[in-house]
Amino acid sequence: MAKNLVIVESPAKAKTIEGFLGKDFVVKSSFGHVRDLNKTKISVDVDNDFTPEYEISPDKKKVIADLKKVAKTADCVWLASDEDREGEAISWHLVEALNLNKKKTKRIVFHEITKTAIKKAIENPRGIDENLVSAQQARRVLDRLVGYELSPLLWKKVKPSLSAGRVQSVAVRLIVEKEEEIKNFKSVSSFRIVAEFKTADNKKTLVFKAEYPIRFSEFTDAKDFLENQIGADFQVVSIQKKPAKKSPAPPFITSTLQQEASRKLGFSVGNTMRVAQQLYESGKITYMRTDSVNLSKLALSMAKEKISGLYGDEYVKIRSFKNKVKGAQEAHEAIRPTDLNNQEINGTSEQVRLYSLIWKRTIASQMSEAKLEKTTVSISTSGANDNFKADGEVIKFDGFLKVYLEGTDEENGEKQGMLPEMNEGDQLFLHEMRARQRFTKHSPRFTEASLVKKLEELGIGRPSTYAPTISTIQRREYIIKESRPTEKNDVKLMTLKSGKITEETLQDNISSESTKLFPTDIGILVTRFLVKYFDKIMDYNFTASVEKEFDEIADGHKKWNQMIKDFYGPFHQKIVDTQENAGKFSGQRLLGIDPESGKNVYVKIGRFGPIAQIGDTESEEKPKFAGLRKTQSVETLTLEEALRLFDFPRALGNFEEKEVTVAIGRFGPYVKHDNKFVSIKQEDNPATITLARSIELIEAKRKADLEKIIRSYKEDEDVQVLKGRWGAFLKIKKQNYKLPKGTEAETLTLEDCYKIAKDPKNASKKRGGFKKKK
DNA sequence: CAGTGAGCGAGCTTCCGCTTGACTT
Repeated sequence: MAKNLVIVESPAKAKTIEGFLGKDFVVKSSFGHVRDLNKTKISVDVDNDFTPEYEISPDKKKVIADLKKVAKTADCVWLASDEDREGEAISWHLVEALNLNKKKTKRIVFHEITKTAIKKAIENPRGIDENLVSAQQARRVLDRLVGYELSPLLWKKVKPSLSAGRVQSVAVRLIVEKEEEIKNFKSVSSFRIVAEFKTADNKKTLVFKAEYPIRFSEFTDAKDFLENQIGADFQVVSIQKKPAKKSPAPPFITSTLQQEASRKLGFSVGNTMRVAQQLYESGKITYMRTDSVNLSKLALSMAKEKISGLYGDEYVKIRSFKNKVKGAQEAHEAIRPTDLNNQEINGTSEQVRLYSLIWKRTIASQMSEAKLEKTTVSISTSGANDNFKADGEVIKFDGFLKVYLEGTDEENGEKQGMLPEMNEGDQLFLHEMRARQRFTKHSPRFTEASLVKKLEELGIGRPSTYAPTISTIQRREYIIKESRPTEKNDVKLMTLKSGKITEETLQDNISSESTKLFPTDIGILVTRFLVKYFDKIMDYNFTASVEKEFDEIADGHKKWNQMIKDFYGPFHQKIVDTQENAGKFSGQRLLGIDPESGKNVYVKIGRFGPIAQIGDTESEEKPKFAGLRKTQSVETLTLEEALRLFDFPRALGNFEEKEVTVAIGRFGPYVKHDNKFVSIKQEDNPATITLARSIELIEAKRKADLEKIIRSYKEDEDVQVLKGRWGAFLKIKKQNYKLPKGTEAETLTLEDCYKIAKDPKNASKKRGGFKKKK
């Protein structure tokens, strides 16, 4: 049996380290946290110093059992979890969960996975930092109290199953407020004058652009200006040249990797992390959840060698970057290739592309800055008082630009190009001049990656939680990721060419159609509720201020349960007050009067989502309800739209002595007959569809269904073997079953079917977010 | 896109942060 047991957080790390330490050491992984508060209850004793009640996490029972076995026989257990708040807590929980003898337990930390770093760590063990553990405990307890007291309040006051928390609720707030900002944005237009000049009056010379410094808000002013330019003289007044520098961006951390993979590869945040995990597990990159931009000495010397080998010594510039991230804990290195000699790797196309991005960014970060020359040329016109300006940029030395340039989130950046050789006093020739209307644009909506960037700036969330947080708020349907068509403006354009002005109207088409984050009705409502009653927690600085207190606890200047007590007192009081005094928060809006019944028409969020309502809830006669369409919103629904929702279901008449109705469901408009549903085709309008057309659809559907049947049985008509998208499957009543491998669908007997249905392994899972309640 | 098409009431829902698999579809 091994004399020494080393425990790290990640199994991939364990494997690497074991190679460094020799046969007296066995290295195991805890797979992250091993104990936590019980999920089913609050698990914090608020009347007793907020004592947390921990248990071994259900999915870690096996891990703990395994570690216990090895620890028992080891002379010494080395706790090597990460050197940050959570890592320290993991070590402490391991002591508790494994019942470790303190005399035989040592705490070690290292920032680089190299043999020397680890040997050095082993030579310098320490004890567990109790203060740091307390700080983590405060963090954990605070998050539990906030999450588990706010969420049930939402169930009561807004809608069941909702959730709230220190991180997710603020993330949703960002999206909600961005949308409000956009709604209130007033676009103004102005005319921008751009001229294209040539240095000589012949076709070969380079055409370059220059802009007039004044923009005209009125069309007529712009037109006057252009008219004055007909036949004007243009002359170079001055040429200014200025050297400039550009420096490379720091190596990747989790958030910047997510942003660049989104901008350059179109990856979602979740996808980036999944692929990065694969690269990490196969040993190709360092750990992908990090907030440190630091590179190890080993990496730096590898980079130096690689850069001078590929591009020459003048391209090398070794740098160390400073961390800008608020509350960074820097337990790891930056994200980089483990071996910079591997410029490319084999793997899936996603892996290849993400790796290449990481390689380039790492290499570029250690390369010299680019040297540029910026040129500004002033051009006078005899047709106006101000001078046109042309900006050019020439790269004198490319430096890191040879490899990598960081992307931006701006939607239309204009590239500056080359300018031809010119001298002061030169006459210029007008090729063309345009006055183009421009509309100011609202700031862009968040993408997943730009939301992460914002959260990081606010110090909210951690590298390991960015991706999960974003998927949580989408799963809860607080926000939705989609591309919506942007409204287009008609843009006026005047062109002066060859002494003549022409006018035209174009469609403004610069808006990007990429997927963005939008708030849902529920997201908006929950945010309003929380901002109204819990402004402190919804404050963008809340996390930053509690982080400060966590730091004080870590420094030993504050007791963790005192901090929690100070927070919890007023917080809990607010929960109780709101519980008792606040009414139901439905976002109800009165839209007007139903002309048919004279009753009030409302729109609000009901127990099952957004609904329209005719009649008052308090009145004797029950109100009528109708759910909103997917594309409609509580915020914007009009009276007419609400009334139209009550047009369905509409009876069309009878077919085969049974009623045919048309309605609109979750999957769009449908015709219902004899308990069977038939989707209406795109070209059919549910408001005007006729009985005859409906019968056509019903019969077409019957025919299609018949063709799907592989086998059916007279003895039990509920049982069918059907042809599906992924091959044959079995259907009994409403439940589907998959057929075991190798089953001959064509020859199945009824008994075979029953047997298949009995095996729970074959039951198909219900998909979709909708749960049936009966 | 295999099929699906809630609705007055039983019980359940929920946080953040650390780490991977186990399910297939």
